[in-house]
Amino acid sequence: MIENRRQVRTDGTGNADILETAAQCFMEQGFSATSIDDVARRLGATKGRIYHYYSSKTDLFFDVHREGLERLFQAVEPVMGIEGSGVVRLRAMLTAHAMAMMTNAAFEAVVVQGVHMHRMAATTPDQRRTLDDLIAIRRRFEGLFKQVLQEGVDDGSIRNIDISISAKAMLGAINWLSVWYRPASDETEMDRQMLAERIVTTQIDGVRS
Amino acid sequence: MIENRRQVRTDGTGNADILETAAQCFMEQGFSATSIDDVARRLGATKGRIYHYYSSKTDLFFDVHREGLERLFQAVEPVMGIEGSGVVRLRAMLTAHAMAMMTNAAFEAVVVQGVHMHRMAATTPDQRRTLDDLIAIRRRFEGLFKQVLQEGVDDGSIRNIDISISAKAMLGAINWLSVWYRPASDETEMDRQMLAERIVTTQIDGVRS
DNA sequence: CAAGTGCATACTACTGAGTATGTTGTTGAC
DNA sequence: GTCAACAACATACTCAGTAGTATGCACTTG
Repeated sequence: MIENRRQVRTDGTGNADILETAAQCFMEQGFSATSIDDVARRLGATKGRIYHYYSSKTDLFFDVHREGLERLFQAVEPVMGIEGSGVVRLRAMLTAHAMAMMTNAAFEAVVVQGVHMHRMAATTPDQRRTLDDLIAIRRRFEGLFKQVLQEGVDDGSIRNIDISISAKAMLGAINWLSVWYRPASDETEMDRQMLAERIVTTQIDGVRS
Repeated sequence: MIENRRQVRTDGTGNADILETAAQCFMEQGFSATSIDDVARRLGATKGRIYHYYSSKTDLFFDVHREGLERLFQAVEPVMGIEGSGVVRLRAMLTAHAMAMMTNAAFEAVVVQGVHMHRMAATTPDQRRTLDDLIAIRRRFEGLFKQVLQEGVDDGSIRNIDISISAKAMLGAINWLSVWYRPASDETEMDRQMLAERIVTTQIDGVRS
């Protein structure tokens, strides 16, 4: 477990705000186009505050990335163990994933950006390790879906397909939400739920027996 | 028709090289993280050459973007008019799209990046118009799929689904290729064809009657 | 041979990451 | 109750990188 946060505030008003604001900026402008001053300005603060908690812009990005991944796990893992055949559980997982993508749009946009950084020139060895760590976590996340896909094939509820490719395609359809989805101002939880169901239904019907 | 290229070389050795190299750089590092000097260095040249043809980095990016879109149209439009029901034509279009995403990985990665630039602070009014133009072209491209989806619903070969959402999900599954697909060194056209077929089959089975 | 093309070279002006240092509260030891 | 240490920032720098420009120079073309 590598720790890039210098400190974690106990009152939850410092670090969490930085993380949230950074996620917003990274979502809107991307990693490179976002300056630390941008984040600070939006926080109503200065660089000093950010560099007090994070030793570099990259570390800040990685921490947002990690938070985004954690939220995905928290959304998907609980529904993984529900009753039902493989296809039933897969549907619940995909729906939870889609909901998480919309609810935590900023953080998950950073996760998506992170995918492109695999080959990034992470300067320090520490950052390299952190990045590899994040990649491993994302692999584990993808693995959850592959596992349930396989269980579905085994119990006959899912067609005999190439699991690796199907997983990438299905997750792609959902992750693509971070590209085009922007919350409407008057949008309710129900609206998001409807949208998630529709996307997932199409994907599930594509693999169901 | 707004023209951002100052000149187009007739021998096809100047501009095309710049475009290709720029696409590579933009794919690997993204727009902001790519410097004009990066592109020039990779070309074995200097900034002078690039600024001779393009008046700004943004204009260069837009031209790569436009080329990427044109290649998508050239891949998809021809197969749109083949014989067959809606679902048959849709499958052919999606497959052509997937193949184009892999064959022109660099250019299409730029197209995907361009999606995020909708809200970009395009400085000059000229650039604003060019960007709006590109957005319109992309809308038209998405429209092709929606149209055939609708025709499929009408002729009964496709289930009665929400066309707009299904189109986004299906195209998302395919566009996601630009995130994870990297050509293997010993990869053949057949390998790509197989991959495309598998992704598309899952998507088609999700909407077929 | 004059005008323009196709670049390279050599600048400028600015942004932006990271640092060094100051300043104000807070906390715990005695 | 006080004082030293430290947390939580703000301020004021440095310096490398980078977009864009100005200019020079060989080579081609009408």
